[in-house]
Amino acid sequence: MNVVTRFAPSPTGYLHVGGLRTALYSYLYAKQQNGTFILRIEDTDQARLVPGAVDALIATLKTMGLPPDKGPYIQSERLELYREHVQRLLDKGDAYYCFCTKERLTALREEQQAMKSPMKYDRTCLHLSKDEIASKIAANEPHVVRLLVPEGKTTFTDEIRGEITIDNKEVDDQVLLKTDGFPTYHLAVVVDDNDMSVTHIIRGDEWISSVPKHVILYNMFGFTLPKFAHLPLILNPDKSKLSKRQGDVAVEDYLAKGYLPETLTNFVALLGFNPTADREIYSFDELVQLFDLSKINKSGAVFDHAKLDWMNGMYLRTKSTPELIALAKPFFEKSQVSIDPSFLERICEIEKDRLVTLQDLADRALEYLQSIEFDPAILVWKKADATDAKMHLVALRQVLEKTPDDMFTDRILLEAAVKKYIEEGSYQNGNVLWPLRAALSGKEKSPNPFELLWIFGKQESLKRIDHAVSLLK
RNA sequence: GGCCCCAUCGUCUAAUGGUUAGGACAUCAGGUUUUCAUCCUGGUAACAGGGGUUCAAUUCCCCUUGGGGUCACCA
Repeated sequence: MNVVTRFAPSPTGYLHVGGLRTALYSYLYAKQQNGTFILRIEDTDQARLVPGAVDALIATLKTMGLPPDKGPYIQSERLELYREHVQRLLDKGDAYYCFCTKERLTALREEQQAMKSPMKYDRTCLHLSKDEIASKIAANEPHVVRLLVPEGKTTFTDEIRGEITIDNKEVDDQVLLKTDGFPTYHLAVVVDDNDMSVTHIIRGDEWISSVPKHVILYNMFGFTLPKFAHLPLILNPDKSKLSKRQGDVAVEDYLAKGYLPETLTNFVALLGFNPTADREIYSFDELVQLFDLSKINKSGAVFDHAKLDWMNGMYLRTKSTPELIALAKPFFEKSQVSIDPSFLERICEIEKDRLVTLQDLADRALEYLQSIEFDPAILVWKKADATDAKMHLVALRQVLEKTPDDMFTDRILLEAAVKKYIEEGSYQNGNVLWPLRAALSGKEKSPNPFELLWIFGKQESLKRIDHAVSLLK
């Protein structure tokens, strides 16, 4: 059997991280089985069309490394197919016309709610005669087509959860074809998955309660039932379904903040399972190889930003300086400041271990470009005083002044020069290094002074030392 | 509320009918160090509760509790 999986989002304009994981698992499974991964756009809700959404989605899938093998299939372009299928149901008596107005349905629902009875359609229109139906249709009365749910129970097997049985009494006579002639999700998903020979439906847990409707339809049409795998939900820290209210949910948002695509796929892949006992970092190829539907957890997983940050830092550190600069380019373009390439290279080299996101790199670089203002108190080491700090800065200025320019291209030589000064004077490291570092960075916390000298070069370094000396008066 | 699903450190997870219940993030303490970051070492921290089954249950079964999902002419 040739495996076919699909990702079937509605075009909302962005890719939800839950959607990312669904797409990823579907993709991984298809690739592992030498199967096909399909993209299908479920745009049957005319009220919620978002212009440009499909292109944006495809672009994001591509940057995430999940390009579909086939598609996109667009449901709104396949209306005839759904209508034909509805007609088949109508002819067999498995579906029926319903002319009830929204007002009546709302009233019915309110009544049922008040009575605390289950909220279901009351089948009023099921009892219409053929003539009544014909005349209403002839009169152009708005109508929908509903599924006639048979009595009994529906049992299906979920690849992750095992066997699930639901009494058909719980299943509403679902609308299949809407007033506007568009299908609902439930009809379209069944018709399309069958039409596209989908073998494995991998999707979020929130769909599990509507599987009976789908199974009923598969049986009515005589279609072969695919395998279902309902993924546990991705959760907010408070354990509710991951939502926009509690932070970013769009993959595009994370990319825009400077998280790497490989971080995101790796991280999200591990929300629900882990192929081994003692590892967190997996390449994409490893994920393809190690993915296992049967190992997926049943319970929801909280999206932990702290761990995401850690993982992105790990991935960032595996990048070479040129790679990092190329990746961060869009973030520099946002700030519209031009930076000398070799200056940027040095910053990158030094800041690499301190980054959480690519945005951080752009932010740091900008800071290095800015002239600094700071409280002179930070120039003084905790075990020394201002006089001492000033003395060393003045002396270091002289040392550095005499240092040949080309020595500033070598961190080791720079360090040797400063260390020599310390040694010759028998000073404490802190007495010398602290003021120098603070003078160069203007901060209490920063990279070490040798790295800073290297980043800034001779001219800017001397300038910053002069400035610090002037502050100490 | 009806129905469905779920339950291992704070979080993501591993494993098992008999283990000191493992790893990672976070956190704490130390080391390296002028500070930060990196790096290294170590620590705190979990089988929701109650019944069974069994020589033995975290593991199998049941109940309770807790959490979540779903109940649209949205997907």
